[in-house]
Amino acid sequence: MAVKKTTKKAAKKAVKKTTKKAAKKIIRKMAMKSARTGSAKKKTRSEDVVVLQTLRGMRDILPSEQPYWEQVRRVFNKVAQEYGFGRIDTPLVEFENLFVRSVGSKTEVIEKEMYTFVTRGGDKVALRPELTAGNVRAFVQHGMAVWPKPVKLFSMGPVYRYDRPQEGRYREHFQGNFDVYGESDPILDAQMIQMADRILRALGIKNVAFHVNSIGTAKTRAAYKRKLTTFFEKYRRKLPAEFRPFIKENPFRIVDAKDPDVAAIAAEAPRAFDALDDESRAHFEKFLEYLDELGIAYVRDDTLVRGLDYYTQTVFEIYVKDSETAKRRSLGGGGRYDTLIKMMGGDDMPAIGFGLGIDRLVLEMKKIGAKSYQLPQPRVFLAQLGDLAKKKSLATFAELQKAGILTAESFGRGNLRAQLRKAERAGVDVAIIIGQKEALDDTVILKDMTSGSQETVPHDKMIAAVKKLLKNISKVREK
RNA sequence: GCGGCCAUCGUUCAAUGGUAGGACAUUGGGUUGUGGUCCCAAGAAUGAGGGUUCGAUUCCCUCUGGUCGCCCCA
Repeated sequence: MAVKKTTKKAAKKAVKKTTKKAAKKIIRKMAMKSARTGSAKKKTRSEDVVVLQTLRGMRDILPSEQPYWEQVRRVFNKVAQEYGFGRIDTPLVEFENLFVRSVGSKTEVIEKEMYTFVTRGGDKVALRPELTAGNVRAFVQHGMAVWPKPVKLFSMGPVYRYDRPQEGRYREHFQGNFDVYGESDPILDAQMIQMADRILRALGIKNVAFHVNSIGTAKTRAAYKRKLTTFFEKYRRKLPAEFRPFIKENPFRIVDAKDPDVAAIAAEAPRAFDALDDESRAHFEKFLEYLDELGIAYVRDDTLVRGLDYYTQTVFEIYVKDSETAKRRSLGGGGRYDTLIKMMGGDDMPAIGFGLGIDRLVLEMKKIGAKSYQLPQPRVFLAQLGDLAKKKSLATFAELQKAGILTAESFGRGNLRAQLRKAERAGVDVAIIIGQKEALDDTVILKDMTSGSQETVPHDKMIAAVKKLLKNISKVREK
């Protein structure tokens, strides 16, 4: 019976559906056409109603997650200080050109992922997709070339990339970035790794792998690029269509392709290391020696080229392996960019830097249950009852603060029961209660929340009494 | 940018082609000014828009968002 009904219904539906669907499709097409040809502005969600939702790939970082962020910020600041970095903040918005010229016009980041717009004044600008370009701009603009070398800059803030979000990948994410200008010695390269290692250790993140490679000087890189282009030209017809434009424009992207067919071809391609000149090779080997000396494990990764064009010589990427899925996720990376500053119109100035993705650090910390920075919790609750007491409560609260006693309260509530319930939930050790009587007598009640006992003390002895009581409770707890 | 999966109170988990239910959380209360446990009560959700249907949260489509894989990266 039921079967019969369903089939009948389904059949009926199917007929109706197809016709309706087809009709609808046509209507939609017409609507699209008119929208395209007509002068009417494209309708967007935000014009219709207030959409109470974050934009795709953007998110709120709520109080509960903040302790992790605070922990990361503290570690970054500490390490920056230890290694002599000065903080720099640059604007989120820069001329689009700055990024196109520094990062490279044929890179994924610039081609597909940049937030660009024209200002009211007609400037073509972009939200920064990374931090180094702005730092380099600032370096040149403020004549830092004449500052004592090396110039070490630390920056931290949001960057924007319009790609498709998933876990640990957002359109707005936060990076911490360290850049050093004016030193070409490979020991700096190793020091960058050391700093990254220090940060990750301080955050409790394990299963980290440092992948390192050298892509040579701009000159050898250009030569290597030509070699690769020549090589891949031979396989043009065997390569999937989407890779073909890269042959001329950016053959490095074919080298690190994960597509097995492409990887098979790429395996035969000229090696980056073989293409290096003597100087680059010496630099890289020295760098590795320093890493050995530091005792930091690394993986030499021939396929590592980095997605940004400005890199020269040393490049590295920091991966973390997920203990459950065995999937690896990039936490950050960096490398030398010895020619970028000159290329951007500044002095000939070697530089090196690296960045870490804070969102991913936090994600990792949460996954492994790393401890986060805990904000100090109040141990005292101030409760009030009656008009007069309520009036005195604000001043009393300020007194406690001034004495360094972190205090919770719930002044908006009138009834004592509710306030003490709140105090209990806040996990405080002491409640201070001021009622009508106490307010008149100028006294307060101190209640030991752990034992339930309480005493009345004169208001001017309150601070001392609270401190003593807290001390006693701590003592008892230790035993 | 491509493909797959998913979408129910603040959170989490149910259920159904016919009034969407619990738990946790929240708020109020359990007689005058005393917390924890407990009891009572209240508010609170089918992401949006269309379609099929007498009736859709359930079936279909589009959009939005999330998520996974690819791409790329942090």
